[in-house]
Amino acid sequence: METLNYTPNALARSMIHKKTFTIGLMIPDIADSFFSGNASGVEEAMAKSGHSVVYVSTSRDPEKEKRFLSSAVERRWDGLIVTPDNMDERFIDMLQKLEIPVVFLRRKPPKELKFPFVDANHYDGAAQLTEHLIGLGHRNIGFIQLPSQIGAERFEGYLDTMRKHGLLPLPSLIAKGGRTFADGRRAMESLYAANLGLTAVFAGNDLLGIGALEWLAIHEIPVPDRISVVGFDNRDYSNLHWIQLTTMEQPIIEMGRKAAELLLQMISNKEKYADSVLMETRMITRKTTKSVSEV
Amino acid sequence: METLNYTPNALARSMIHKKTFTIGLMIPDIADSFFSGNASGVEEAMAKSGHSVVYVSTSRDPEKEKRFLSSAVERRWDGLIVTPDNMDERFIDMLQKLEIPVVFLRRKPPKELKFPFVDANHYDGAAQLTEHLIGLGHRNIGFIQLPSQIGAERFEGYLDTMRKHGLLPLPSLIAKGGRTFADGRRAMESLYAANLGLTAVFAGNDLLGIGALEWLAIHEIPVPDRISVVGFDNRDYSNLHWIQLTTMEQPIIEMGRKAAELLLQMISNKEKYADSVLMETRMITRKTTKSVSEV
DNA sequence: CTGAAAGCGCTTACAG
DNA sequence: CTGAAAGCGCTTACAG
Repeated sequence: METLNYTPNALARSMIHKKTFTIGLMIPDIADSFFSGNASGVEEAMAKSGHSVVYVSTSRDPEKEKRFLSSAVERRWDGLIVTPDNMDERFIDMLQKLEIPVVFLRRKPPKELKFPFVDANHYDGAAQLTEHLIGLGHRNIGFIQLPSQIGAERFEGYLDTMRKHGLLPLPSLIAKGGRTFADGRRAMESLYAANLGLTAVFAGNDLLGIGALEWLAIHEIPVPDRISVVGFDNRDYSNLHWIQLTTMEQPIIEMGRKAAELLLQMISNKEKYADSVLMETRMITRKTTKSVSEV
Repeated sequence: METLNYTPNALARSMIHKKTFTIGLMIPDIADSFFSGNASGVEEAMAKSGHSVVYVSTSRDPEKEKRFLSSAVERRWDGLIVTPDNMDERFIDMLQKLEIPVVFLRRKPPKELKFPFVDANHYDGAAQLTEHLIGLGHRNIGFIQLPSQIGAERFEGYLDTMRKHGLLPLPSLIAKGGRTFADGRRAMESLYAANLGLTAVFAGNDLLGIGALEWLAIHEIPVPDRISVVGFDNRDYSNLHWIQLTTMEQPIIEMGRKAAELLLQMISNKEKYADSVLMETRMITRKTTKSVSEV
């Protein structure tokens, strides 16, 4: 004779089954549309299988990253999806002692850890974009660096492809970028000043690429007639009338979903490792690239 | 003599204290930068006080919204922050039966419910923007509607201000918008076709406003010389070189933080109601508005 | 097949 | 002050 709106206590049940049907998602910044896109995919897949997802937005703070791991064990979460930025010794150690499955999202785990990861193939994507530019006849192709592991992979793809074509880029062709439009403007300015024969610029991401386009527009340097520009990410505003940036699309939501599926599978099979997945990107050719011979 | 890495079981503790130190966050779409901005503020404030936050991205699905409430009671969350889109009878009924505090974020609760809410003052913001336009000498000011409760509040602010100045806007000055740049383009086209004397357009949000600017740019109609445009939200790309949109800034992250603080206070005081908070917006005047007398 | 007991891992109130 | 018992709300294994 219970009251009518009785609902079972999931906590009591969890204690017995030793399963909380809760997973933890650690990301640098939930307000960044990339990570929130990932989070959307994660939540979608987890909700389908009745799992709750707790997110922690670390702001890249090493302490908060570690606190996340402590919460995970205290609260007995069933698994973790992580995008860490500070993989110091203690963090790695904590991760190693975990007894639950972990998948890395948009980060590769350090060699000590054999966790699977899910990421886009930044190297290949950057190589394709570079091939595109070289195929258009460009030789002096500048690069605006994105300061992150992902940025480094894209840079490698660019470098290797340049070398493959015998184009050993001079240091003056490489500019440090950042995370804002303004960083793109500054980098474009320095590339333009340092390279007389510059005909194309590969920006580490769309933000930087759009910043570069801004600087070129302000200085009335025609794109793509004088300079071609490519970005990476395909932000929703990269297709605006004034921008029309040639770029590489990544399956953002799909990556989150994939990471969730991997984790779910590891949880149900009670295994700590699984195969990583590298997802392909897709080139979108718009109006910021043009054959150099037509100049 | 336990093994060295012993960690207390938070579940067992929760059962005794009847507190899970977990709150639920229900939002329409975590991939939308507005909601993810809110989520960032919520997480920040909750993490400080040792609370975990579970997010559910509903995609505006009525069933998923209800499932969220079921999870809340089964899993014994301590409180809820919700942004619901389908407040039907059953949803309201479930909310009423809840025994935990709830705060509404960016939505006003229906009259049956006395929960507090946190929102920006859309009405006032829209009124200010309209005053700005009227002060610049504009009379024929079109409006592009944003289809949501928030959009309706902005529309009211516009309407009341127009009326206050004896400007009863004709139906042809009102266009239906949507949620994308393309909707803004379409709405701008219809406003332009239907109003010969149109000199200004108030777009329900920046997305719509930028869409309008795109259409005007494509048709080489000078902004602000021929037509002034204002938006609402201040997206990060609204300040790009080609856009420079006059708009209203909302304290997005701050709103999430405020909602979290309200909820925390309700939880610790064990009360189900509290005072709502309406946050002020801030006008940012850029280059899409100009005095009509200068035309 | 039904029903009481034991146990998940803690905390709290109480007895010694 | 220390230590064993009871209890949070369930499930599972076992006795009747």
